[in-house]
Amino acid sequence: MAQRAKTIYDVAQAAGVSIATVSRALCASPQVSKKTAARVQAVAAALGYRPNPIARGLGSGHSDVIAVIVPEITHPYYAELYSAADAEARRNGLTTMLYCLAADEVAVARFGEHMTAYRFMGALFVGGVAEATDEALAGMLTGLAERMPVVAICPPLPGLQCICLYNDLTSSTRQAVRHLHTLGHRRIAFLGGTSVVRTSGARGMGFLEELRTLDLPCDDIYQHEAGYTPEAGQVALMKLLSATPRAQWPTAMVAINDLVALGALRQLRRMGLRVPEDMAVVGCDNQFFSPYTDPPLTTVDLHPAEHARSAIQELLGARVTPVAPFTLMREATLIVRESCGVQLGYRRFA
Amino acid sequence: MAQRAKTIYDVAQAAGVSIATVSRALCASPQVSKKTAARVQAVAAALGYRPNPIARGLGSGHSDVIAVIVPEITHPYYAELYSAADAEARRNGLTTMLYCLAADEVAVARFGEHMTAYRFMGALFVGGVAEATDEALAGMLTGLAERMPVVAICPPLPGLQCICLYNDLTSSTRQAVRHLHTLGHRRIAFLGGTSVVRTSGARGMGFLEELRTLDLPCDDIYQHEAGYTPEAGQVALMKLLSATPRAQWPTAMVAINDLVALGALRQLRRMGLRVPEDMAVVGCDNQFFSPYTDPPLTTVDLHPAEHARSAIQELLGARVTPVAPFTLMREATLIVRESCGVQLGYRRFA
DNA sequence: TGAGAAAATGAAAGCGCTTACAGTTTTTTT
DNA sequence: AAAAAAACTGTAAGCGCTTTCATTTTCTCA
Repeated sequence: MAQRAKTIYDVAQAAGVSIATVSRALCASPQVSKKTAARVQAVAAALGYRPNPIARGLGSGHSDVIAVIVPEITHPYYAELYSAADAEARRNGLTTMLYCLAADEVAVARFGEHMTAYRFMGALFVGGVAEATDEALAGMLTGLAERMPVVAICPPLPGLQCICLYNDLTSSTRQAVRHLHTLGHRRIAFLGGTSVVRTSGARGMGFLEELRTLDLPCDDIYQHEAGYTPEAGQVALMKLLSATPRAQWPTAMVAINDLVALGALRQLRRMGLRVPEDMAVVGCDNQFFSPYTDPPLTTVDLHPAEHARSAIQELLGARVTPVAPFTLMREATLIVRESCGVQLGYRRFA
Repeated sequence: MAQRAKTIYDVAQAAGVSIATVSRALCASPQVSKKTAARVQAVAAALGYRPNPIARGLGSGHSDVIAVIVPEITHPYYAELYSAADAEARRNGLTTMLYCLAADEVAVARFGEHMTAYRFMGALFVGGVAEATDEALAGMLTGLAERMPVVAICPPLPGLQCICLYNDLTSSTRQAVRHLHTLGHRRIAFLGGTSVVRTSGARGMGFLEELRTLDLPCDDIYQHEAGYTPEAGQVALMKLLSATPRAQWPTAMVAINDLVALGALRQLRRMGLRVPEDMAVVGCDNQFFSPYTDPPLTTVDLHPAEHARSAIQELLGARVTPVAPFTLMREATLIVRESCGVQLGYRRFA
């Protein structure tokens, strides 16, 4: 069995000073002479002493860990975001702790306990998918923000009192629709997520708005269903096409995310339809597999990693001066690939 | 500002008992009378008291958190594994803490600190991709195992002193090759990961072995390269085909994982080759996107979620009786989809 | 060179909890 | 009903560190 880990007492004894001095020496406190500091550090190193961050937090009341809260980590978007946040935190000497709250209430309760116990130096909340009501969410975040600096990467919530980084999701689908319109499409469908009417269904809203702006038909030709998975995409597409007389089929569709688009692509293939010739498809999120679908998927990049980095930087800044809440919108970028074809003289690659 | 969180002292005072009694009441200790226990619990609930797990760990010397160590979370395989482990842990009243160690040494160092500080009740180590040498890995794990129960989900390492759950990766590629052979393929290529020779390159080994067993040609026709990404797959395939005279092209290929297979599928399409008619493709890992590639990818399922659940259960068991190290191999399952075609009278779906 | 200021150090009180150990009630036994 | 046993509760010592405050040492300048 490995022997008990060295404590500050071991170092103090070995160096012939008090534990207070050791503590100061190791925290680069200005209250200790250069000479002793150096000696203590040497002794600590020699002993292989590693300060215990838990005890440190208990004692000082604050730690260097940032809580990162996402709905679930199996979703590539959140994984990418978390990973970027963790990397940026590490680059700045901080640690990250992951919480996946979509799982169930137990997970949420657990986070509640940790929230007060772990003395987080800040929290990064990542939302986006509609979980809980907007009000409940805003309330929870505001509560969190009373205890520590908080940055939220999610659509701005009314009454939200913390830094909020977001993408105009309305604009992301709007861009997609506009692009399709430019290419000559007039009947465009929407595939995805819960109700289009809710505030959080921004992607659906943007879709509708742009349809109206461009004076395109916006009957029930678009199919809305719950879920953000390939399965959902597949089912939705099937329903959409079987419910519509062939003559009125859309010539293009915008999916709420790349996962749904992936399912749709598959189903289109099953039904013998060609993409983009028979149906143009645009996704959203620019996930790792999007360049490799067949054909490669036109999509919208929300730059999650950049959001993550900004968030960590803000939290870092909040350590010195309290953060004044603000809202920053990052422009989404349309990534044109082959799934939506091109306007004139389009020819499939190879 | 939210007021200070309630402590055990607040509860003690409100209930008119000592903090020791509160502690016992809240830990369902048999040393407290039913009556006081109930009263204390009521008071605690009324006050909205939440025990501080950190302090609890400091005091008792152990916590209910399991450290889960993976190389990186953006890889869908690890995300799925972690997610399953977390869910199972939660179902059993435990918490999970994620460490991604492939990032850099800072991350490793951080884990080292936490390892002694957080009083983990156990650790779940997930390896698989070759990082560090086998010896270093075995050493680290054995060290870990001296401090807490450890379950490793990775190929069995020589000298490893902990529970080890794994898949016979040799067999996974072997199954793939055998299947392709059954379908009539004779020239089969391998696309993937670092050197085939290393122990950890089990997938490559299995591939080679089966080739020999079946008396199939195993020249340098298989291309080995570093990396497990779609990009790598794309590049590898390109190299493979351009380096080989068309007459000797393989008719089938086994990719080291689904990501690589995804890249290969794309490149095949680019080159105008049909799958599976011109080239059968088999992947490995059965990831979420595999049923949605075009054509759907034949692959091998390693049942990561089941591994994760077993691991948590073992750790749970280790809490009562120390775990005797053992090794458990879980059979990988070949998932046949359309990317490898069928033997006779094959016709593409729809 | 000595008084006062500045710098360095140490003692000790937390941080919020668990857990021997000791002390106090009950309960059981005879 | 008194003594012994059992059940409960409280006291206090940690767990490993930070930090305030008091104390000691060193430095500064007359």
